[in-house]
Amino acid sequence: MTVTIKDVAREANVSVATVSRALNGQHNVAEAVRRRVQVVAERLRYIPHHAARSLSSRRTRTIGVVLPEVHGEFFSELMFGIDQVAREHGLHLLVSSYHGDPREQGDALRSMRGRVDGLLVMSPYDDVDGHLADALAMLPNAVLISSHLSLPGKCRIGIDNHAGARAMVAHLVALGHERIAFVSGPQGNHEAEERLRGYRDGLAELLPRSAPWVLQGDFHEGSGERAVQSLLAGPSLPDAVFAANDMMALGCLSAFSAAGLTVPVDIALAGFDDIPLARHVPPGLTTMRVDIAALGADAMRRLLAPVGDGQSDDGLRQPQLVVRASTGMARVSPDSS
Amino acid sequence: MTVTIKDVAREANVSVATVSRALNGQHNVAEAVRRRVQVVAERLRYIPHHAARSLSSRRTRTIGVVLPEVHGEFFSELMFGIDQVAREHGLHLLVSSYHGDPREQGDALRSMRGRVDGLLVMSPYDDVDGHLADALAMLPNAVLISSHLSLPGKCRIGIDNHAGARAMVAHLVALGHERIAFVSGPQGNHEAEERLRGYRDGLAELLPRSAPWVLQGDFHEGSGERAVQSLLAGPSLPDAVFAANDMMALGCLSAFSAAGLTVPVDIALAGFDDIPLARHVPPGLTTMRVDIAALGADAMRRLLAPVGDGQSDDGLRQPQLVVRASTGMARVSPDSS
DNA sequence: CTGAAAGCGCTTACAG
DNA sequence: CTGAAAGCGCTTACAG
Repeated sequence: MTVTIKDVAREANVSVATVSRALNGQHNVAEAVRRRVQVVAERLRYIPHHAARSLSSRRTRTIGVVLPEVHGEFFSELMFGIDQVAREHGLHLLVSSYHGDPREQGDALRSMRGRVDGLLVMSPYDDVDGHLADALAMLPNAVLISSHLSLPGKCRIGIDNHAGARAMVAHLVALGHERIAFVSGPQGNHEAEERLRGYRDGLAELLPRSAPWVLQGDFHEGSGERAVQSLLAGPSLPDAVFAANDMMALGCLSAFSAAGLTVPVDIALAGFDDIPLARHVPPGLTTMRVDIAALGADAMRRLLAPVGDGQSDDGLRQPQLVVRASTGMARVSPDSS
Repeated sequence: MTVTIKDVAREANVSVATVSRALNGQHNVAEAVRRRVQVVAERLRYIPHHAARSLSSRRTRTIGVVLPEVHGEFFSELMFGIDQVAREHGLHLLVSSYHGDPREQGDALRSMRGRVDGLLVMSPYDDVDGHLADALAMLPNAVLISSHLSLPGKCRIGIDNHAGARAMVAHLVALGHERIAFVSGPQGNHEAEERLRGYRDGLAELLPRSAPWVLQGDFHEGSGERAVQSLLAGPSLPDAVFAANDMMALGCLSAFSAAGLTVPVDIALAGFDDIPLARHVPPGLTTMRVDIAALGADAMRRLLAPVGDGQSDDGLRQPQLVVRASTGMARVSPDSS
């Protein structure tokens, strides 16, 4: 039914070895023969069978991408950056998400065996039972994104969440806010915990008299809405709400709006990540820019870089403060002499 | 280096055939033997080599997904729906985007040969040179999403964009708007053209004295912003802006806000798709709900359904009007006797 | 219930 | 420059 390399060889009066060499651009083929083979292959609409090729060549030209989930703008941006570099190199992407479940993550990783030449793994969760380390040990080269773990021989790439959260607190304090509530990310998520730690440290340093005010969230929009609803049900509102990511900040915004509160007039709001919508949603969300697409692209380039090329440089990327209208203007105008 | 089925066979004192059968859950294996094999496989951390398996079994347990792009909430939602069904069936996803370029689309499809058991192809663009039809002819079963083409033996699934756009015009007219501008999607995109046609037809029918007012867009946020900027530069504003998708509507919203105009007080705004953010962005975007995730999930289920099971039922899904605050209240209150 | 063997469709030393 | 042959790691009739 489907045409194989044998059919091409027969039609072109050469051996299958020659067909393989001709089509793969090897140099030890007479140009006339190569042309003939190409013409025949074209006419027969021959497409090499991938599994056969990768079984014998031990290469798949595919990179596996294992993510906590595929939902939302953050992952969309990350995939975008990864995809860019992949297509520059003619590589395919095998995508798998594990829904925050460590066991599923292990399965996802294991099932990549023999399917990929390399792996990009985003794993912000604690590797409590060592599933991740185990699975990774027997897989080809991998780059870890936003991971807690440092695995021997594996390169890691991430962002400085602690410094970022601290910088945002500093920004809010500089605007004169004193009661700053924080909507956290999910527990056990290393990025979420670093952001929380940055918030606490920033507060302790800059507003030592102000106690931390933390509302539990989970990085999804809905938890931002619920956090605001619980604030509205309380005795008083904070001056500012700092959400541990933009998705939750959007949820907060929506809940404020539903309650008739205007950001930033009635309350200031800040997020983290700078997803594309942060700039598009009125009034414009102040946030810490991570450049998610660049993070994905860099991870991919790292994976493709020759081994030994400064592999496990663990340098964290510094997020940048992006001030938009949602944090408003200074409440207490500073001495501007 | 890596452990293969031979190693397991040797350690377990059985043939490779028996290992294969034991691990694949075939019934013709003594339970004691199966257990022994499983224990050895576990101890050796054996993982079957995918390429080898799929070469001999002619199955890959992988579904190829070919999309115009991977960027943005629409695709994120679509992938989410597809991923759900894929994991229910233990299938992997090989994702490829072609950036709206028909030639790249052909390449993407071709390179799926021998890698996938089935294909989900979203192809809203015209297949001018037949690349799509060609490539699809030699591939395993496929489901086309939102495609113009009806290919023999291929199932198609899509939404009724014409009816949806018409319904939105009807909604805007019912609210008393008379000058309704439309921000279109990219040319050559079948979905965009159907929505435009729905707008024109709705207008011709319901507001016969009102000429169409079309601004060219491309389905991205930026083109929504630019459309509004060009409106602001013109002599007068419409009563309402209907963007051919939500992303552009968000761009419009942002541009209105930047210009100091409030939606819906100063101008009404509507989109199409109902991406998750449509409900979360203040003031809440009126839109046509497509249920994108369900579209992806259904396409996947269709692909997995037994052949002949009503395969090329071309029934279009009807989008639902979702009224939120962005279209505001009726300008001219109707006779409410 | 189990094993020996053929075969899946390629690539790649090895000869020539 | 070209071909015959081995081999990649599995699965699956075919015998027994």
